[in-house]
Amino acid sequence: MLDRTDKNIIDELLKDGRITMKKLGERVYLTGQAAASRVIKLEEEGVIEGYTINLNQVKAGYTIHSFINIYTKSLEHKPFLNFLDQQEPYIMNNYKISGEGCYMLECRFPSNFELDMFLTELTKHANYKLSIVINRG
Amino acid sequence: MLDRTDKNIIDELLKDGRITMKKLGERVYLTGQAAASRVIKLEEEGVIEGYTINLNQVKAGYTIHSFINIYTKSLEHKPFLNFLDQQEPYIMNNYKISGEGCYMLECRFPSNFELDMFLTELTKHANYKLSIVINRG
DNA sequence: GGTGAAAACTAGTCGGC
DNA sequence: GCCGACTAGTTTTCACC
Repeated sequence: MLDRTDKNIIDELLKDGRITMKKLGERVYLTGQAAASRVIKLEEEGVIEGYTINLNQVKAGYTIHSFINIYTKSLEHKPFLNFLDQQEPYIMNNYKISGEGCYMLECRFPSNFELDMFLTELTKHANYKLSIVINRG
Repeated sequence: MLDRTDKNIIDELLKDGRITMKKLGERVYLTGQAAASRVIKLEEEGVIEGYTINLNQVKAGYTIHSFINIYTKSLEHKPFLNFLDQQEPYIMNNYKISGEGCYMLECRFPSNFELDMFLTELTKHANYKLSIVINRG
């Protein structure tokens, strides 16, 4: 299991995923090597799934950031999931959920045009509820 | 504005936020120094807001990953937002939205107990629709 | 806005504890 | 599971184009 130090490492990496192992070590009172070997362990265990950036979608040219609750029409989900695979750059995350629908998408679109195209295709597979992000809360 | 190379850099960093500037340069046909200076520019412009890890919430001890659509009861949102500030580690993201409610929370909880506590308090400020993540879609 | 070369720093590997 | 020391590799800075 994860001890206190592992949790501190995770918190530091959440705040700065590009921190050097040396500095990370200082923050959690270890040497760089010890910190690095714990990070490798966390990666191998799958606790850390990868490293990425926090992107400002609007400044990156994706004007529309939205969440879409999906209510699939058919019991066969594969055509829907295949459709999503084709929409690669627009789909930031897709979660299978229990609650409001069966899937929840986090999407980004350069403009209403691409959103419209996407929704038109989506309607063939599922009903949906669309929530457009205005700002951080 | 962002040119083709900037967009490639962003895509590479989204896939691997810890890639070395040297490798990043190779991927986008630049030297490490040129890649690094473009990255610094993107950071300064606010396109890249920061670096972080993709955390497996369940393996990190947060069993419950959920999205909550918020329908505030009062026109005065500050008490609600103050309440959220107190719930720090549980709130991963909060977006002001147009669509299903006025806010959309992404939350994580160690167990149903903490979720229950949270919802009990939340009810004082807002109605909600809860969607619990089962898996990636 | 880009390069090449040198200096400063970091990561990875090792034996030892 | 962690440390100190070594080596290889990377980042940073600079003059130059």
